[in-house]
Amino acid sequence: MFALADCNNFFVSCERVFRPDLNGKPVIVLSNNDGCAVARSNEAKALGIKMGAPFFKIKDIVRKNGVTVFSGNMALYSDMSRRVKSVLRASAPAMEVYSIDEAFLNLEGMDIDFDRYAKELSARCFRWTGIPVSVGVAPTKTLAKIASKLCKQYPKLKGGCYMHRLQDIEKVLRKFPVDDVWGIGRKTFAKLQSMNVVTAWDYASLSQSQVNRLFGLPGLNTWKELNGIPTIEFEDAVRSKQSISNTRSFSKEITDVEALCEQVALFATMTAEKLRQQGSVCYELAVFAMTNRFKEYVRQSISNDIVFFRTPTSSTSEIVASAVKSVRQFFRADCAYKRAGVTALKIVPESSVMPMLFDDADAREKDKGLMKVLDQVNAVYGRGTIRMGICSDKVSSNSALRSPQYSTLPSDFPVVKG
DNA sequence: TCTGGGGTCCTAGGACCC
DNA sequence: TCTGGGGTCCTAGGACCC
Repeated sequence: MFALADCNNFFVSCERVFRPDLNGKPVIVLSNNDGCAVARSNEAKALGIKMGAPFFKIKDIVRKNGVTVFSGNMALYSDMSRRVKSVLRASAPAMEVYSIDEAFLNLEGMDIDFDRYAKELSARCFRWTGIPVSVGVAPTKTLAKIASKLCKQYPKLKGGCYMHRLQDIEKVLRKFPVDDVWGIGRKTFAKLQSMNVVTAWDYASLSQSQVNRLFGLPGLNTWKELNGIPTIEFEDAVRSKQSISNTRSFSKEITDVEALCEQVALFATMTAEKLRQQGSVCYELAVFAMTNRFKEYVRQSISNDIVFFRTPTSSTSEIVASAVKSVRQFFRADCAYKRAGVTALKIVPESSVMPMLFDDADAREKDKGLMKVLDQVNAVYGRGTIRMGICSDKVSSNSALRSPQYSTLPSDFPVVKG
């Protein structure tokens, strides 16, 4: 058996932990640069605010209904996620972190009342972290996902749903929209609609060969999982990232090459830090900057460059220098840049790297020591305390509606008055 | 005025080999 | 008129996820 624990309206729930006055009221959290609604309370969903809706398009609804709006506060959400995960980890033999607000649990070998287990786990998460969590238990990951969605739909399930008997699964799948199934996206759904496949049960009832022919291996895996055959691996260990990106939209378009370099240097810095965090180095760095794609009557441009390192690196100084060099090369004075970013590719473990014959090993060792100190200082005194001279101290993004870093920044800690 | 960010896997087709 | 057969590796683009 697998469990899927999924935090309800996660970013909104994080805000509500420190703002209980917002319970029962419409709340949304915006994406970077206050662009889109990426989390909505049930009340906000009921007002018709869609996932990913551009903020400027829903301002009327927001104003008329007194919706509380937050800029994204990833420091808070990451910390709350860590807390929920620690409760989950202690409640099962193995956990696979799937996203910031979801984790699978492997319940293999446990001989217990799973329905009670699911409900108790949900209650424990809420009691210990303040975050409402939906726990679905089923024989495959895909079915566990469906079970957890049922919890959100039916409050009487009290946050936990165990689904295993064939007749129960059939009953659920017959009512479950196929486009809500994990792995069925927009394109596949369009095809399915033309075939009159509407529910998860319809999909599970197609012939295996037809599914294989039309939807390939991913579609076949989903089909098997719906039919109770586990095909999606449970991954206990945390895998290193194969690519690491840092990209942002800017609050105002950038037309000055120095200003763009400062921003890209910051993205490069964040990328290098993430590489070192997972003990990796990269052979390639992709850098891009682009104009505002929504402005139809403006000159559009996407500038790209890829840098190759002969000896793979995670050094901030080396990665920043390369990224800035790329920007200076492709920068066009006749373009207004709205978005830019940096991606590390061809990532390998640092321990696997063979030294190059003509590489300056001494300089490399020295730089490694420098990075270690830099990481230690920034860990204690905050990101960006020590940084490259060219690197901006903050992203040029809108975030005026951001809540305090209640749980990670001492000066923002809530104060209990006696 | 205003439209997010960060990932993974699969597949078809090209390049290349003998 | 007519041009083999079998294999590997790499990559870009598509589809999907949260």
